[in-house]
Amino acid sequence: MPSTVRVPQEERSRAMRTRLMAATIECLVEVGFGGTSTTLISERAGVSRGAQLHHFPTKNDLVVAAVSHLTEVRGAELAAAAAAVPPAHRTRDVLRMLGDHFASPVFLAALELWVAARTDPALLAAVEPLERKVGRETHRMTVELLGADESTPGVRELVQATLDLVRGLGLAATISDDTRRRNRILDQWARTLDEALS
Amino acid sequence: MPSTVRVPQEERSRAMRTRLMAATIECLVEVGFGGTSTTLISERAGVSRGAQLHHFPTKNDLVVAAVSHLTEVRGAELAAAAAAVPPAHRTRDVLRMLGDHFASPVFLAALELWVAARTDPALLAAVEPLERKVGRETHRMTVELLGADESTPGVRELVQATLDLVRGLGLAATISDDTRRRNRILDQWARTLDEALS
DNA sequence: TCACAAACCGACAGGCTTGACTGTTTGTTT
DNA sequence: AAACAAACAGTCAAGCCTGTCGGTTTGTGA
Repeated sequence: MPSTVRVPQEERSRAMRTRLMAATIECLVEVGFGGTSTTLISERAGVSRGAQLHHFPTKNDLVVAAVSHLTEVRGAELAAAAAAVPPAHRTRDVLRMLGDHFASPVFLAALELWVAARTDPALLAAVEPLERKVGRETHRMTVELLGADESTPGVRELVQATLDLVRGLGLAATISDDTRRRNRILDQWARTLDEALS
Repeated sequence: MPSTVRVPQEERSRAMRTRLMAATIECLVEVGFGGTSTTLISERAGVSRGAQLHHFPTKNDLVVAAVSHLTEVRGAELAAAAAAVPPAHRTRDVLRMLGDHFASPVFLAALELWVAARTDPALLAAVEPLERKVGRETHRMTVELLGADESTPGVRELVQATLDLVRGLGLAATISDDTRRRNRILDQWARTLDEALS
């Protein structure tokens, strides 16, 4: 009487790994990199410590895997947000969308990893190339949404500046979340950007 | 034969505290908040563990003191850098000065505290008001250096955007220090800002 | 069906960190 | 000079974190 449901090993394994990576990111958001211990992760994921160590022998293995998982999530969320922007690609809407993304939980998790990576070579090696990739994609997406012409001198730099601006706003939002202030700044920058791009 | 130099208690105490706070900031820069242990700080400061615990009973006491110490250092460095900017207050020079500050060691230390404070209420309580104060001063200084007229609508927001931009650039510099990229972006921003402010 | 391998489990040891505690030196006050 | 208080020194215990290890269960291939 095999009333027990048979689940293939591969699928079980994949589900387990995903749960652990997701829990890792949740921990990063809620207790920061410093507070993210392996025991906390396993508790949060509902995974025994043994199973955890089976899939990710060291903490570094887990964190590195979480980095790449987070990269995928960030990419997906950005693409989804971009698709939700009205097709008339109004500058203001695009900037607000970017501003929202750079104040979201996924950004917070990325920020924790970013700062931790500065003084952790192994982590840096995992973070740097992926961050570069996300950066490029975000840039390309922004250019497209704004309908900017990168062959015009200075336009490329203005788009880069826009992305660094929202990064800075996101950082500021971590200690004092002032949404109104952020939107005022972004709206003004939208006006200035529109003038500069035309 | 009192050949030994007599040093007042108060001065000794002050020197000790300063050395500990300075060492704390150095540790933040070099090994990050996570790697900054009390033992490491006392070793680096050349202070015995007993003396350390005498002046700062808990780690939190020490870190909070270091926050306020760092705030003073940041203010002083900014003021000095501002004074070094040519009096013709050219926008480009001002922006480069800001960009340099937001890529300096003191910024890195502040960044570590900033991110740590997000998930540490006690630390946040110490960081938030001081950061607010530094932010206001920096804003005021920038307005003055740029010769901007804040009574004109939008100007205040553009100055804020400029400061958030350099913050974002500083954050980006922590994992991939690309000075040329930063300067290109800042130079373009200077041109755009000049147009918008006139 | 049987043997094997992968997945899973919980206990344990080693290392590190923090702060409490006792004792010693040095400056101050009367 | 003597008594007192502050500064300074080093040791110790408790707690947490990481990764190792032997043992168990579950799926897979012969």
